[in-house]
Amino acid sequence: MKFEKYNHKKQEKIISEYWIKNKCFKPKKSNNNKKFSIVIPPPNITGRLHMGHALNNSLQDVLIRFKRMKGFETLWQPGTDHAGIATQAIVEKNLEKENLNKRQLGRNKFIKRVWEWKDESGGIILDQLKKLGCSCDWSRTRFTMDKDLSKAVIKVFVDLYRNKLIYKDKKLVNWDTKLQTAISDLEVIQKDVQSNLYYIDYQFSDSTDKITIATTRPETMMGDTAIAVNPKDERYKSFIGKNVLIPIVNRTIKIIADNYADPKQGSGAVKITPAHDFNDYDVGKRNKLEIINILEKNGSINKNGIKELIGLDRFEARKLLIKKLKENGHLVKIENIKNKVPYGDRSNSIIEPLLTEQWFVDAKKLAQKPIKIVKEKKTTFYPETWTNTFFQWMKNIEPWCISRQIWWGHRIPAWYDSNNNIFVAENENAALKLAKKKNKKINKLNQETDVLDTWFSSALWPFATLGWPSKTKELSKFYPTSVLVTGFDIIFFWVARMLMMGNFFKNKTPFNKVYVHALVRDEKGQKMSKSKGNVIDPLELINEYGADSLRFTLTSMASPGRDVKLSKERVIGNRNFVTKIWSANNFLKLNRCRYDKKMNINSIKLPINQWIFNEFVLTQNLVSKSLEIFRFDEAAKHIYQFVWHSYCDWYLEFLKPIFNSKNNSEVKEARLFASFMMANILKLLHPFIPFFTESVWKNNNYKKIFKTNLILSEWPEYKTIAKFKNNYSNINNLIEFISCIRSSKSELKITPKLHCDVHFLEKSSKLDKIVKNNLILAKHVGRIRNILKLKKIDHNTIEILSLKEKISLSFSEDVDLAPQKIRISQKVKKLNEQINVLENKLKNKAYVKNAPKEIVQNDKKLLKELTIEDSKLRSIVSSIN
RNA sequence: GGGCGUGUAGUUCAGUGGUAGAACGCUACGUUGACAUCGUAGAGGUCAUAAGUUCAAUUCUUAUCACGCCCA
Repeated sequence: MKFEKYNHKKQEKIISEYWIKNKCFKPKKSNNNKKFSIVIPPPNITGRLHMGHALNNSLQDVLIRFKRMKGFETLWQPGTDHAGIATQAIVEKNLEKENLNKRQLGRNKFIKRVWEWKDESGGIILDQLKKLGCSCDWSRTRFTMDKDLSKAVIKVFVDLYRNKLIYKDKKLVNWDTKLQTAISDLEVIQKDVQSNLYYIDYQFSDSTDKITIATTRPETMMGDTAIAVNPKDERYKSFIGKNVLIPIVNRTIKIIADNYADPKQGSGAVKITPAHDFNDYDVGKRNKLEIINILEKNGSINKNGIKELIGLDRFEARKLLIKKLKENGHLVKIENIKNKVPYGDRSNSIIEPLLTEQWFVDAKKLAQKPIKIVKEKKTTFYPETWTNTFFQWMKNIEPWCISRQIWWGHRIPAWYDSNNNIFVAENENAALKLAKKKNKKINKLNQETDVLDTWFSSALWPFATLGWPSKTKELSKFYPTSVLVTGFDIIFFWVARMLMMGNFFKNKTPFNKVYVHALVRDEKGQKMSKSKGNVIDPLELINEYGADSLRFTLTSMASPGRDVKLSKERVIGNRNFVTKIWSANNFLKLNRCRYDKKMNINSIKLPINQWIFNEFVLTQNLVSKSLEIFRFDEAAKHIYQFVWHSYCDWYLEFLKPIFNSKNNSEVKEARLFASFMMANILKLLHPFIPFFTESVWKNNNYKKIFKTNLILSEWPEYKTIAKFKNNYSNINNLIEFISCIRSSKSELKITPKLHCDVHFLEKSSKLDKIVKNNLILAKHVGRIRNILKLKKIDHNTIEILSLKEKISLSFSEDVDLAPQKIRISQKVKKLNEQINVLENKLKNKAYVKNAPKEIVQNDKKLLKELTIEDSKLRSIVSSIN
């Protein structure tokens, strides 16, 4: 009989629709009042599913499905992020194709265009998550620019402002000249590059002496307002307080003493440009230096620069300036060095520190509670080591620049009167009220044009998506969320900020646990990137091998603290696993195994049924335990091991002789129980490979007895049964006995097909009993012809040890015993090495005295056993001639 | 420079103060009625190096080397 192959494409579609139609992803009230919730890390609306998403969401879905089956009222809250800069960039690009730009359109029309784009293609990634099998409550899908979420954002802003935790300030910020907006320090990437270090002479105004400084950014000379030397630097002591002339620029500045100048760096003298360097800015503040900004917002030189360079881009200006310095003999030398240069993570252009007015969050204050919470383990990181990373950042946190000079995003709820007085309020009317308190004549205000950093709204995700600031049922039920599953790359961007906002506004930590997973890399351990061309598209893999294969691969490789090195071969391997279960299920069908009436497990009699049940309970416990502590890899490993090796390799093989027997009650029990076990296998596997398992569940009509589909079925929590213990160990021994016969045959180069006679040589053989009690199993699976009552001595009979008992195997074909003799002799040699080690160990008085008694006892017992084994093997060797 | 992490079979990785494990790959044999997307058997390891603690170290400590990440 030939069976159809499992068609993942067809089944995934059917099952997907089935779940949605039956509203399986919605929270269902539990009788035990236990709740479990996760908020999805909202993917950007500009995003397309990549391997990182696939891993991240597979893990979440495993947890959600696991807890749902365990009877928790479960919510997986989905949604997307508006991704300010990224989305704006895409829409601007689209405008370019129409020869338009956003300024021509104006703010309102432009934003309308963004919404149009969002409605069209902003949901693609959610559809892709559905293909992966994610069981989010899609009816609750939220978007960070939704009206409700905007309400939350405004309330948060206003409240923080009133608490003086948000303020406006003129500060040096990271300025992206390409996007023409400020960005936060987290969005700046320090890149290693080769640079020129220019040594430049500055001449004293009152003498011919010179002082040499070194810089990688010579154009900033135009904004120099001092030269700093270290007060302890003997070389320069006499220069402090003197004036020098900036070459070419011809402006006079003072030499000042400041510890910032490092005598060991370069020449030991350093030029100070407070408007264009963060360190210099601090030096400037300390020494009350003038601040001269030389850059326009697009990175060109402004009117503070020298005439010839005004309007030129800073890099053009640099070239020209160097040329001039060279011509005038001010340039001492150029050194090629490696240094770090700041780049914008979105624009990939060089970031300039620029003095501007921006809005800031007092992150230092907001960080205090989260630090405490994590210290008190009210939020715990898995793996724990991320706690360190978290603290390190939180304790050295800088003010968070939240204003962006773009249009797409939450517009800052601040209004200005004509004198630039600020009124922060929920809306314009409220702001106007505030203004009128100050000055009755005011009747018009202008709203702040800046929008908020995207991460500002993401920080509210765990409570804003549940309805906050309204007091919703969901909020009281599912906040704090149970666990956050995320990649380590956004611990600072997102996790830390959610902890700040959640603890401030809800006075409760937003999640009890944070599971931090690693990156997905290619098989060589390289980061996947388009430019390297090593990107594996999850959707391609899903299409080719099925979502289940991909999910099982990703979860089984998610070891803590290690990157996932993904290769196609792995996915193929796990596709084979799915196929294996498929064909095992076909075997059940073929043998008319149907779970069509409820089992009373206590009453099962067949030793192999008792055995597989015990094995299952052990596996079920290990899988549950592993999932509770986020050991997805261990959980997957245990179930793989059980399904393939216990259930398929041994149990199904043992079933065959039973199905061929005429013992009706045994056949009946076997059929029922085999199918019952399959149902439980499907349950254990469901969180990992949901489509396949639900499809087989449906196909096997398990619904009839379990009264439910698989996704909402009960997680197996069986207990071991004491009276099965004996048969459990017997079958384990039987398995070892059969393996031993197989190995012996293989070593003797006897074809496995050939049956043999067995005789038990020990007087009161334990094995003898076990084999006789399970005779048809042993005979069929072990390929045994007869159990001989009498000892046989001929040249086709060999003696071996199985479970430390001497037995003999007799064949009907000629057997070459010589290799056997060599093999056993080698075994004896190894055995004696081991015996030696043990003997020496036990001779050591310190060991016997200090080691725990059980260990010493164990060693003594082992030594005894090995000695017996040794003598038995020796007698076998001597009998071969 | 500061911090964190990793180094175990050919590869990817589990693991443990007291006999070193899995998956994949590899080798040999095999198509017997679930499965060749398979079965059976097997080979393969100074647990990076060195010192220390200990009766005992792959495991704990320290140093070194190599690699990776984060922060300056």
